[in-house]
Amino acid sequence: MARPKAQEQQRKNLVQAAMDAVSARGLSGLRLKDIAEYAGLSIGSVSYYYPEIDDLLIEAHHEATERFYWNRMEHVAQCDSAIEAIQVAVREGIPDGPVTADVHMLYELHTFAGRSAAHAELMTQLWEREVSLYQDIIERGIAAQDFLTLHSSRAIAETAVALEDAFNLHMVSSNNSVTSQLGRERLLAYLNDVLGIAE
Amino acid sequence: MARPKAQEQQRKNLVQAAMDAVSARGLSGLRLKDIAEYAGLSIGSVSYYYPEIDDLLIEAHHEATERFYWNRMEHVAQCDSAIEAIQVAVREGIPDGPVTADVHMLYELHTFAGRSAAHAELMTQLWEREVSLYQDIIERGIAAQDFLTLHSSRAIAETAVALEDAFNLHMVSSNNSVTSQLGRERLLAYLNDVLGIAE
DNA sequence: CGATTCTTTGAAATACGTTACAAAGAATTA
DNA sequence: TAATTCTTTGTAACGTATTTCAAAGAATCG
Repeated sequence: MARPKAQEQQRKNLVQAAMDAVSARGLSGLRLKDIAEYAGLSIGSVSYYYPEIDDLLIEAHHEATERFYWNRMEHVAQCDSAIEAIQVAVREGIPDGPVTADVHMLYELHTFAGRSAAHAELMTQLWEREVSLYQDIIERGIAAQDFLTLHSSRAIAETAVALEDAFNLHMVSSNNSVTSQLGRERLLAYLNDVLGIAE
Repeated sequence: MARPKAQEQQRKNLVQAAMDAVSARGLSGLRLKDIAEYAGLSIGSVSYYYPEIDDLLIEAHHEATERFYWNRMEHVAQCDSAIEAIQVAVREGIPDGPVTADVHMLYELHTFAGRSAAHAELMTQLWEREVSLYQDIIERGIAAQDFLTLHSSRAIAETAVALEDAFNLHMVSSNNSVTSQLGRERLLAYLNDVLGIAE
């Protein structure tokens, strides 16, 4: 027995570096060198921890979904009412200002997922979780008689998550006609209508 | 004077090949070789027509947006009523079955656009056109008293296009919880609600 | 300190893709 | 047919990114 393994720190470091690198260069332009630089390590060290870069990308994808979901979950859970929770969910679902590296990476990975079962599964899981998050809020609001709707909570939740994704995607695409403010307005207008919330 | 230039045919061939190649391999894995194979040419010939592959990608992007838009435009124009036009727009906006190469490429290019002004402009232009397409149908329906709504036609159109994009994106991502049928249902439900169409 | 194991590095070997280009092939006109 | 120009190909030269690995550095224990 001698020096013990302590790889957790560097692995976390590398996961964040992968997010930064993908966000900055895109999946197309991604190089080992970029990840190494963001991590403050040499290329050799990156290979030491992740001989297969795909494994690192999958871990980074996993981490990004966890962060995105739990962060919102936490904030939503702290709300006193469903009406407030909806507003918080929307605000965090379509972030303001420059998109953070983890969120940016999620959109970079969308098309990649079509060619990788592992990424596709993570995509599906995140979708399901986000739908559940909205669905829970909606049902809470219905129970409290804050909301009144003719549609299933599931259908409304799916539509809301789809709207979030589209507006975030267009932000990542530098679509000049779309801003986070516009996206939030459209999403809130939809929810107000369909949930019978007075404006 | 001798052999005349006749590059149109091969250029079109290469544009289609680029769509197929991007659709099959993604932007990340794209190689000159792939484009050459889909075009039935050698790598040298691809370079002969497009010394810069970026130029080919921009042309392919341009062509994809033209096809996608004009094809819908044509079908929508043939409809007798706004109600029918809405249904046609939705059916063509969220295509059934496996996504065609041109549509698939459009989604591959979304994140790429964030790093290329030329692609970003094409993205913005397609968004604007699609919004206009919906907006025109909506105003036609309002004029004919088929639709009744409290929102601006522009806001509704933006929301509709966003929903299309999101569901198509998730189809491209192999999200197992999303099908084209689901996407159409959600989009139609939204439009029925907001336009006051009886179901 | 000395032995052991983990970590990091840089460089060599390797793999892969693009660019440049000479040469052959094809179409057109005189 | 000969001359001319366009088209296509294959390959050599080149550039760049990944893989491999030996060696040095760092941490821990006896």
